[in-house]
Amino acid sequence: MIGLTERQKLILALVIRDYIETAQPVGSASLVKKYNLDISSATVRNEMVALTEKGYLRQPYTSAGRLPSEDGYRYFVRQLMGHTELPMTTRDTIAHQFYQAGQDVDRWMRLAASVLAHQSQAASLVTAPHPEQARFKHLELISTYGRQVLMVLVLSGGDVRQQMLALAEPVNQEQLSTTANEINESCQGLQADQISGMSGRLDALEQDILKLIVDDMHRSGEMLGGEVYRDGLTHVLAEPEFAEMEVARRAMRILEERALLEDLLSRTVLTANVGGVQVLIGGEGDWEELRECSMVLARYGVPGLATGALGVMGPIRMAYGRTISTVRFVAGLLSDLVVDLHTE
Amino acid sequence: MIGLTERQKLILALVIRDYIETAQPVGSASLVKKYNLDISSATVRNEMVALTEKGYLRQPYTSAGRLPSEDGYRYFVRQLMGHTELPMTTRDTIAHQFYQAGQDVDRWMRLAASVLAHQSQAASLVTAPHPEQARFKHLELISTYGRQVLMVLVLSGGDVRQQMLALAEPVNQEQLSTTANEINESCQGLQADQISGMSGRLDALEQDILKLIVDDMHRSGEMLGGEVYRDGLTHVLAEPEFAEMEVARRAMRILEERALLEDLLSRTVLTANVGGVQVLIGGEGDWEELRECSMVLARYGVPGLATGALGVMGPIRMAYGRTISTVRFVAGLLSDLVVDLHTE
DNA sequence: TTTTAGCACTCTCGATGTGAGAGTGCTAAT
DNA sequence: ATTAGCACTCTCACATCGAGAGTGCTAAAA
Repeated sequence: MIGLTERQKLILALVIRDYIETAQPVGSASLVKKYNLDISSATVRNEMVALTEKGYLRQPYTSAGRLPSEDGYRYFVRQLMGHTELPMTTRDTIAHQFYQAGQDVDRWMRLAASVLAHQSQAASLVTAPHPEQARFKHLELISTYGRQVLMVLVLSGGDVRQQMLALAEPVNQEQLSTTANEINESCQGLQADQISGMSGRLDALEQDILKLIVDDMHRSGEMLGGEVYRDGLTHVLAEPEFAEMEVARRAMRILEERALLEDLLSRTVLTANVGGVQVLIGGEGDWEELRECSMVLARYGVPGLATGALGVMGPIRMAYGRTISTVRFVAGLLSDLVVDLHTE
Repeated sequence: MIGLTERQKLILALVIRDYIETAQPVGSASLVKKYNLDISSATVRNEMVALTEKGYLRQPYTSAGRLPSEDGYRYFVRQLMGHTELPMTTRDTIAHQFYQAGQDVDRWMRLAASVLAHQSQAASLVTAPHPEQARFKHLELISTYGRQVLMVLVLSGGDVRQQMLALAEPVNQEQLSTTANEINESCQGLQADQISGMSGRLDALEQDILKLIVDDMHRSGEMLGGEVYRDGLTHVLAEPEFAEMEVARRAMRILEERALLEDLLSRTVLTANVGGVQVLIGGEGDWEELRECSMVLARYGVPGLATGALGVMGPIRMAYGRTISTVRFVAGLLSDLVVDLHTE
C-alpha cells in the first residue's frame, strides 16, 4: 500500500480531530470552513474518496460525512500523532498529588486510577505492583484464639500475604515463634520452587506451613494478585457510542469481570515492554466484548523485581493523544514508586 | 389514615407483583384476567381509585394503568410482604460455596458480592469486616532495604495493616526486632487511646512507631477501612428504568464514588441493629443521587468485636422479597464467619 | 494535470399526522 | 355493593414529508 500525501495526512488528521470533538460525521465543506483551509471543498472531497478507498475513512451511509475507520485511527496513532506530552503544569500538579500520598501503595493506586480517569475522561484500571519472582523474606505465626493461627508472610518487594489457619491441635505462641524462626532461617531469600523442593527432617506442622507458603508465593506471582483499582466508569456511560444499553453493558462487563480483565491484561500487556504504551483499537484480535472500545495499556515497575499494569478504556473515538501521554506519565510515576519501595 | 381492606391489600400486592415482573403499568382488566380474580374489572377499578387516593398507587398519565407509588412499595415491604425465606436448596447451595472458600476473607467477600448480585439481579456492595474497637495484638518490623522498613501491625480480629516507612538513619534488623518486642510487651491488648496516652522513657524511634500505630488503629476503626467489593453493576444497566443515560450515570456514581458510599453506609446502616435488614426505597431522605433507586442494606458481624456492611442496589421496582431474604441470609453467613475468625 | 464551481441526487432526521389499543371514569342497571 | 356498557383519553408504533447536509460527477478554469 502506497503512503499518503501530506495533504491527505492533514485531512485525515483533521477529520479525526473533528470527529473526536463532535462525534458527528465530518463533511468536506464544514471542514474547510472550520479550519480555514485554503483548498476548496471539492478538493477535500476528492482526497476523502482516496482516503476512503485506502480504508482510513468510512461513511456511515451513502452521501453522509466521513468518519475515521479503525485503520484510520491506527494510522493516526502510529504515524501522525507524534509524541505529545502533557503540559508541564498538569504534570506538576499530578506529581505533587502523588508526592503527598507518601509511601502508601493503596493511596497511590487510587490516585493513579483517579488521575487516569479524569485526564482521559474514560474508565481507568490499575493493578497494584507485585513481585514477578517472589522471594521469601519473613514469616510470622501469631496465635489468635485456640487452634486458630494467623500466618503473615512477607515476600520480597513488600508484598504481604496473610491467612488464617486452623491447626489440628492447639499450639502455644512460643512453639509457633520457634517454628517461624526456623523457617525464617532456612528459607531466607528462596523462591517458591526451591522451598517446595526442600525436605529433611521436618515435623508435620512445619511441612503444612511450608506447603501454604509455597501456595501463597505462587498465588502472588499471578497476574492479578490483588485488588484492581477502577475509576471513571461513569465517564464511559456519558459517551454517545454507549447510548445503546447493550453496548454499555458489554463495556461494563469488561471492567467488572475479573476473568475478562485477567485474560486481557495477560495477553496484551505482558508482551509490551515496560515504558512502552500499548494501544488496542476496537478490540483488534478476537475481543468480542470490546468491539466498540479502545484501550490504552501499559506496564510499570521494574521487570524481574515488581511490576503492575494500568490502562484506560473508552470509546474508539478517544482522545488518543492526551490519553496516551497520561498513561505514559502515570506509568512513569508508578515505576518510580516501585523503585523507591525497593531501593534504599 | 385508615387502613386498607383485605381486598385492597390483595389488589395492591398483585399490582406490585405484576409491575415488578413486567415493568408495565397494570390495567384493571388484565389484572383480573391474569390472576383469575372473581371480581369484575370495574370493581378493581374502584379499588384502584381508592388506593390511588390513599397514595399507594399512581398513574403515569390520565387513563393509563396503575403502578405502585413509593409509599405503595413501603407499605408492601412493611405490612404485606411477610418474612419470606430463600428456598432450602438455594440456601444449601450458597452455604456450600461459602464453605468451600475456607477461611479466606477475600474470597468470602467476593463470593458474597457475587451471590447477592446474582440472586437479586442487581448491584451488590460488601465491605470486609473490621474491628470496631481495635486492640493491639502484634507488631513486626522488617528491614527491607537500607533505611526502608516494613511495619506489619496485627490488630485483634485478624485485621492486618502494613506500611512502609523510611527511617532517619539505617537500623539493623536486630535492633528493629528488639524495639518491636518491647512494644509488643508493653502494648499487648491495649486500645488506641491507651497507647497514645503512654509515655515514659522512649527513644525517638519508639515514639515515631507508636504514633504510626495509633494512626493505623484509628484508621482501622473507620467505616470503610478496606476494599469495597462490588458486583452486578451490569444488572442495573439492564433494567429499563436506567435506559436514560443520565439516570444510569447517577446510579453508577453512587456505586463508584467512595465518598458517597461512605456517607450512605454510615448514615443508614449504622443505625440499624445487626440482623435487621434496612430497606431504602427511592432515596428517602435527601439522597438526590438515588432518587430512582432502592437499596437493601444490612450490617453483619458481632457488635463490639468486628462488623461489616453489605447491600444491594437496584431500581425501585425491585423484587424486595427475594432481595431482602438474600441479604439477610448472606449477612447471617458472614456473621458466622466473623464468629469463626474470633473464637476458638 | 490539478483544482474548482455547479448541480443533481441521496440519505437522515425531526416534525407532523393517524389509527389501533389499552385503560379509565362515569352512569345506570343489577 | 357490584357490574355491564360506553364514551373518552392518552400513548405508541408507523407512515409521510420536507429541510438540510453532504456527496459524486461533469465540465470549466488554472
